[in-house]
Formats: sequence, C-alpha cells, structure tokens
Amino acid sequence: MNDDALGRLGDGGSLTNRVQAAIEEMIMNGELRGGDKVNEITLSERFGTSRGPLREACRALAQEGLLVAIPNRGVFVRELDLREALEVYDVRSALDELMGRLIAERVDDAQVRELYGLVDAMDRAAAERDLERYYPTNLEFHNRLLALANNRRLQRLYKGLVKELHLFRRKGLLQLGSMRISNEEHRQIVQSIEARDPIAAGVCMKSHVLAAKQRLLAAVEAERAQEITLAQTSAPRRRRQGT
Amino acid sequence: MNDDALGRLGDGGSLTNRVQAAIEEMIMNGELRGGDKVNEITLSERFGTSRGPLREACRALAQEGLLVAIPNRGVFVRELDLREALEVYDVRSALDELMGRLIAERVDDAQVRELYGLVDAMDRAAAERDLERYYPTNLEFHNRLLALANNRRLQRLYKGLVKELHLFRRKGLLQLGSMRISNEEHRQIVQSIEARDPIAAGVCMKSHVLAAKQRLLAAVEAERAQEITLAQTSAPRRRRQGT
DNA sequence: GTCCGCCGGTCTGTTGACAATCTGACGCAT
DNA sequence: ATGCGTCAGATTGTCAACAGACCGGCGGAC
Repeated sequence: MNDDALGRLGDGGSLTNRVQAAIEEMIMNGELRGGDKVNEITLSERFGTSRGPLREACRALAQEGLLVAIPNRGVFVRELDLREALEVYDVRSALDELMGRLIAERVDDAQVRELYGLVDAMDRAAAERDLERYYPTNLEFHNRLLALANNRRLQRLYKGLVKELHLFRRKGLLQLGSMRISNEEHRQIVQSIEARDPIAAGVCMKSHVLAAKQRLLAAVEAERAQEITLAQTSAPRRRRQGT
Repeated sequence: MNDDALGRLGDGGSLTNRVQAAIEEMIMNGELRGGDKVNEITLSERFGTSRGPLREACRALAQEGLLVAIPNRGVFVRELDLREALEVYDVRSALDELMGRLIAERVDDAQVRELYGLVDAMDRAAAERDLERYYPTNLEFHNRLLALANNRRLQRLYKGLVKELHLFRRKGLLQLGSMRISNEEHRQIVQSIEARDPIAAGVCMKSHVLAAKQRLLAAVEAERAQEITLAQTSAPRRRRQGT
C-alpha cells in the first residue's frame, strides 16, 4: 500500500470511512497480520490524516471483530486460533443451511441456469487444473448464492464471518483445504435448488461447509504430523515438542 | 437516565466504552427510539465528555447495526421495519438450530436438570399468569442455552440479533406475540437435549423461533385489521387507507 | 546475583477549537 | 401565491495540543 492508499478508496465520504476501508484492506491482503499492533500516529501519518478519524475507524473495526482494543494499550489485529476458526465454520454451516433453504424457496429458472453456468465453469477450470480461474469463479458462485438468499442480515453476518477467517493464523491451510474441494458438492447444491427442495438445499450447503471444516482439520493434523517428523529428524534427541 | 449515567457504568475503562454502553442502554430501555437523531453536542454534554469519545462510541454502535451514520448528516437510531424483523427471525432460526445441535452434543446431566428447573419455574409462573416472573425466567432460559452452546462467535452474533430486534418499530407486538408462548416448546427442547439428539434439538429450537416469527406476523395482521376497522368506523366515507 | 523502585520516553485518552457542510427560513422575482 | 436564490444558525468533520498511562532500562539495596 502506498501513500495514495486513501485516494483509491475515495468513495467513502468521510475520512473515517476511507480509513476504515484502507485498514480492512491492509488486513485482507496480509499487510497487517494477526497480532500486529496498530499504531495510531504511524498509520495516521501514512494516511495523511489526524488521529481522530483513525481512532473512529479502529473502533468500528474492533466492533466488527477484526481488531481488538485493549484500554491504554492500543488496538491489535485480532488473531484467530484453530478453535475459533472451527467455531466460525460451525456458524457458517448454520447460515449456509438457511441460505440454501431461502434460495430454494424463491429462485427462478434463469437464476438456476446462471448457477449451473458457474458450476460448469468451475468444472472446466478444475479439469485443466487452472486454480487461477477456479478460485474467482468459486468466490462468485458463493457470492451469487448469498445474493439470491435475499436477506440483508444474513448477507452482513456471512460476509463478516468470511472476513474473520482471514485472521486465522495459518491462512494457507484454509486454501490448502479448499483446493481439494469437490465441485460435485456445488453441483448437488444447484440441483437441489433447481428441484425447489429447501430441506435438501439446506442440507447440501451445510454439508459443504462442514466438509470444508473437516478438510481444514485434516490439513492442520497433516501439518502438525509433518512438523513433528521434521523436528524429530533435525533434533532427534528431543522427545517432547512444545505444547 | 440521569446525569450519573456514566457513573453507573463505570467499569468500562475508557470513556468511549462507557458512553457506548450508555447509549446502548438508552436504546434498549426505549429512551432513544428508532429514527431519533443522536446529537453529538447534546449527548456529550449530558455525559460530561467531549465529542471525541461520543463519536467513537457511535462508530462502534453503527458498525454493530444499532445506529445508522449518514455522512454530514449525523447518526440516527436505526429503525427496523417488518421485513427486516422477519429477516432477523430467519437468521435466528438458523442460529438456534445450531445451538440445539451443539448443546445436545455436549451437555452433562446437571445442566439438563438446571434447564428443567427453569422450564418448571416458567410452568408455575404461567399457571399463575404471572408474566412479571415468566419473562425473566424465559430470558434466563435462553441465555443459559446460549452459554451451553459454548461457541463465542455464535454468542456474539446471537446477542447482536436480539439487540437488533429492539429496534423494531412496534416492539410491543413482539411481546404480545411471545405472551402466548407455549412453554411446551421449551420442554420439548430440553427433552431432546436430554436425549442427546442433536438433530431433534436443532429442529425443536428452530421451530421455536419460527413459531415466534409466525406469532409476530399474526399480531401484525391482527393490528392492521383492527386499525382498518377503527378507521372505517370513525371515517366511514373514506374508502382507501394510506398505504 | 537478584529483586525492587524510580524515571524518561512513547503512546493512548481526551479535549477544545477551526473548517466544511447542511438545514431552514427569509426575501425577491415571477 | 409560488418558486428560487441567498444567508444565518446549527451541526458535523477534522485537527493539533494537553494530560495521563504504560513500558523498558537504570541504579541501588539485600
């Protein structure tokens, strides 16, 4: 991020809104990592504002859960441990089930065709092992579903949860887990939506998220096993790893 | 609320936190109603602070969804129309299902007995038509369930939704609807929890919320019908009511 | 050698003042 | 009478400075 950081986000109206968007962006693209301290003076100088708007932006982000404010100590980028990440997946599973239910109750044929189009595109990308194309389409697919649910509260909470997952320490594991995603799950979701079966659509979407949760767990376990192996080979005399 | 408004909430550490709690309190007890403007100078003078902390508190409450900030116009207490209230109920139904699922997977016998105790207390209060005792117990029952789910994310989102429902214009209708609540639903919830049946517990809790949603809808319909009747008798020559 | 208390620097918490914007009303022209 | 441009008052947006809290290092006592 450069000195024109706020200029690019010029559509916020107030400085506070732009600063808030800028900090959120810094967190999302990894410039600010979990546990980092948000220094008011440093950041306000960088954005070319005073500390007032910056403090207001931090307050909002803290309420949103992206930052943590400790009185007289400052604000820090929140850090999500494995337990919390799994909690988020559980909540997402519940919201996804609702999403499927709502969508199946109100889609029209054109929307179903659009969803099939996205699934087909993902199939083609997957066949070519083209992850650069698979990811954005996958993202669009889920955004489209979220929009089709037509429930603003659901949309806000869901987007918040997605943002929160960016705070997971080993974010790489999330992508590693979703890499092995089965597009077949997506197709089943659309099929149950096409059948206008709210129960089935809800179950499909819930299962989809819970499967992702399990993939994350598996990836964490795999990494842990590998770490232990590495540690044992490089320092074989050590019997116990740090807990 | 008096001039000691912040003194009673003295445990917030920073002024901002106390102001935030105070404003939230004002919204919850109805002193600030939906659509009301939050004047920075007026409120800051009332709390004995400057505008800085007050603005930060409003930022946080806006992010939480209790206030709405319009650039260069100020912040206003958010107003929930019927459509939005129903949306909230839908989301709550999903979260409650998750809650039931999680609880049934991890309760112990003592906790089940405690839940039965609360249901019994509600039965006794209902038998005596003692709503003053029924309400707090009902609240405690649901808070207890929320705690038993042991999922902080779920707890935060759920409490947020409950707060948001206070912004519904005709809040009275909510209570009117829950007055006819069947404690039998509560007992069924506990029974399925006691049976350690996650599916059944989830369904029971989801149904409980959706039933409340239907009761709200019915109350709104009843009120609307009565309004039309009154309007027709008092001004019978008018054929069309204002939309 | 270790622990305790002091102290300077740094950062946050808060404030009051200045600049920009909006609201509502007044007066004028049509 | 109605509509429009203008203006004063009020309110929000932003800033720079002051006060207080926390952190780390230093020196002395045991």
